[in-house]
Amino acid sequence: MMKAMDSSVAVATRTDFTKCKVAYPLGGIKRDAFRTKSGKKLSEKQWAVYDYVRKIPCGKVTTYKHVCLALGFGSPRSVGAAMRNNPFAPFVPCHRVVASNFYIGGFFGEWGSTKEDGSAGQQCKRKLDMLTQEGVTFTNNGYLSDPEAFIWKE
DNA sequence: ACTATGACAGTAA
DNA sequence: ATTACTGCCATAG
Repeated sequence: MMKAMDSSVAVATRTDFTKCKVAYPLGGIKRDAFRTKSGKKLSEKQWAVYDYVRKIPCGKVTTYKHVCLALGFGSPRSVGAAMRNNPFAPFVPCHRVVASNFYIGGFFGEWGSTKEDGSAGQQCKRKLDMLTQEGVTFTNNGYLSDPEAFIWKE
């Protein structure tokens, strides 16, 4: 068990995204400079979520539920809220987080919709494309095709 | 300080 | 498998 609350340090030693150009504050005072969409400072809990999600490797996905359990606080719903406010998308790979029942989940504020005609849920379609590009496949129903293979296991 | 609102999840029908 | 309803907890207003 690690003490997840102390998000000011941590994580950051992973190398998964070292080649990304986007600046992501790994900790300390620099994080105070970032604001949420509504102009508020990002909370420690939000940072904790971003730090965790950032570790999900390409080709794998996890669930909202798993994130809050791993962090040791919050709820799946609050995790979703953090994602929604994610100012680092798509650097923080929020597209690699799906619902607990392996449903595609949401993206950029839109939930679900697997309509193939694209009548709704354009953002989710995009999420689907990104994951497909990473090798993660879904059924035409909108559910993860092979959870055993694609769910990220630490 | 308080109420409303979600990128969820568990349960029941 | 899908819908409906309820608990959840962190933000937004």
